[in-house]
Amino acid sequence: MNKPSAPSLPAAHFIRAIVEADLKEGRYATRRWRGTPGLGEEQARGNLDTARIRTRFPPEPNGYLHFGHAKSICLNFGLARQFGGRCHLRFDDTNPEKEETEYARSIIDAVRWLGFDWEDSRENNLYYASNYFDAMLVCAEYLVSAGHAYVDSQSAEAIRDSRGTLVEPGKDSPYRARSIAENSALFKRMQAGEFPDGAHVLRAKIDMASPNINLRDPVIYRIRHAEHHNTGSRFCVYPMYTFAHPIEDALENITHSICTLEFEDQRPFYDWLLERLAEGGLFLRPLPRQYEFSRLNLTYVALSKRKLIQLVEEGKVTGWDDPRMPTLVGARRRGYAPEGFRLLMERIGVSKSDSLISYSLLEDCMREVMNETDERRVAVLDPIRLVVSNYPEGQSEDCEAPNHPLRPELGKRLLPFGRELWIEREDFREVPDKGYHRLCPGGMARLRYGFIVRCTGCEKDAAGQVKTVFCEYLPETKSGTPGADSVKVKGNLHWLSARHSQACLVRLYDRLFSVPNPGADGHDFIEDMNPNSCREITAQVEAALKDALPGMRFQFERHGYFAVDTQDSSAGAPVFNRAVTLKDSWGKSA
RNA sequence: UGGGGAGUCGCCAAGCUGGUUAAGGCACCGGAUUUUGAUUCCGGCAUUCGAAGGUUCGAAUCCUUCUUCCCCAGCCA
Repeated sequence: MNKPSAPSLPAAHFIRAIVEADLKEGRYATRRWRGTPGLGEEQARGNLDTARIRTRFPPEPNGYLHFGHAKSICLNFGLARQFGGRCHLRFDDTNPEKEETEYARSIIDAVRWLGFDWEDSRENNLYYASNYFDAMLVCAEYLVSAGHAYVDSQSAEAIRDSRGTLVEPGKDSPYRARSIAENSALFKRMQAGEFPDGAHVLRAKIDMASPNINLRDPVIYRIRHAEHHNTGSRFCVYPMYTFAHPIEDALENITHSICTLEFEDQRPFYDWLLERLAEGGLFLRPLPRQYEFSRLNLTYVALSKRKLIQLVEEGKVTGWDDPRMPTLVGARRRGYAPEGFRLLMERIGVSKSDSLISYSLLEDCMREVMNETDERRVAVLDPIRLVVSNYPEGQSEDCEAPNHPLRPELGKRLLPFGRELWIEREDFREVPDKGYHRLCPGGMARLRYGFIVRCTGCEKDAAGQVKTVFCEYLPETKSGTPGADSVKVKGNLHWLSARHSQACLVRLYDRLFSVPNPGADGHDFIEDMNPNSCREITAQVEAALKDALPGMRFQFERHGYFAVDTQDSSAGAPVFNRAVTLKDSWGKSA
């Protein structure tokens, strides 16, 4: 009945098209690779590169990865996987003042969690840009020696002032005409630590009148007397991103350097630099090429680093791994599945147009993979009593429930039935709406895996709240027996034996923000936070769930997917996080 | 007002070397199955491609003009 869904082909997108075309014309077929990053002549001594393409995911280790990074990870590692290439994990740690090793560890975890790796029997493609500082200096010195770079001794302010504006050209620095010998000597002295921070910078000599501001003699090296987490105090000059990144790519034999749209204006410099260095014999052709795609934006989510930091620092969430955070550590703790992220990224595609993806698409992808994988369990989140008045007191019997209706091989478990049960408050209405087919006085419904019951009434407390619902069961209708279908009902309710169930803490998460575009048109995004993004309740769950281990996830039938919290659970007392609800076409709006 | 990008169904997104009934997914709407109002299944869903002109037998695809949105003036990445 359930036909296996046709294996979906990877959707076409412009980057895949570029890779396919490059492969077809053999653009990268002659590249040599000695097994580790290095300058051109070192690579030349290596064998033909067995990786048909090389991509890279190059985070700066100064924060936690979020959903946006997941798109880049899936793209880069996915491309390598699809086309028989390799994807490098590279920490872009060129700024000594910002990076921390704790973040690097977390990034490694996140990428692995998403299902990707950078090691095989031959290579371990985990790199640190800071290990390339020597090579970068070689490149910089070549630029100086070739007259393509000069030492500027203006202040930062003066450099800014002479850069011009969007509509006016910049002015040449008074130091722009320094001789090669003087530049060379000064750059050496910069490296030797003879000058304080900010005294000089090294700039590429391109064109102060370029309409592309990035080409107006960009700063490529600055003096920074700071301790670097990897190189310590060995260096006091550090390369800027714009200079370092193309070199990192070239050293690693990257073929396709994929980044987000805001780097488009940087591409001319990327090419300018690598061309110069290739002319100087530092790198071999073919050179890596940069391509840009649009970053991920999601409704009801804030993804900017600034905003995420604010949420954490102001205590609006419990931390970076708060299950409501759009970080990968948060997603993992919440119970989101890595396969769901991969599915999402495949579905949204890759393009250059600014997009805003509905959060519900992400939720849908999560549901889709969890439906396949997660075992079913019963939990009554808002319990009221159901008394089966014609069932003998003190008696109980087992009902068989499959662990997964689509996967019988996952087996069954036994659910005890008895006279006193828990059911959901919302599964009983004294006065039913039209179309309601759960319990109401005189109405019948099935207690899933058990019996059909006829509701006989209810009892309320002083406040008018229903406390107990009464019913009579139809003994011949037990699930799995010949009489099971003797009575037809539409309602199908989950329930738990009051004597056997287990109380436990459940956190019902909802979106962190209550509007699609938090902080739109300038107002404080904090004002848009959803006050009900986390509701803690005490639910009744089936006894076996008591021993669920941190990280395990289940579908609570008719409710959604819940994961055992990795921080707040203890042995015998799991805390469940709701990752996502089941779709519900009755009552609720999506 | 300089430069670089992008505007195809509610949300994504193919197609853009001119000729297809304008892919596909999600959402949505029907209908069938269903002991999760879930899943699955089947069917429907852009005479129209930001706008206006033009070229052509024929244009989302070529040309012109206009328009909207995004990015760039860190010794951040």
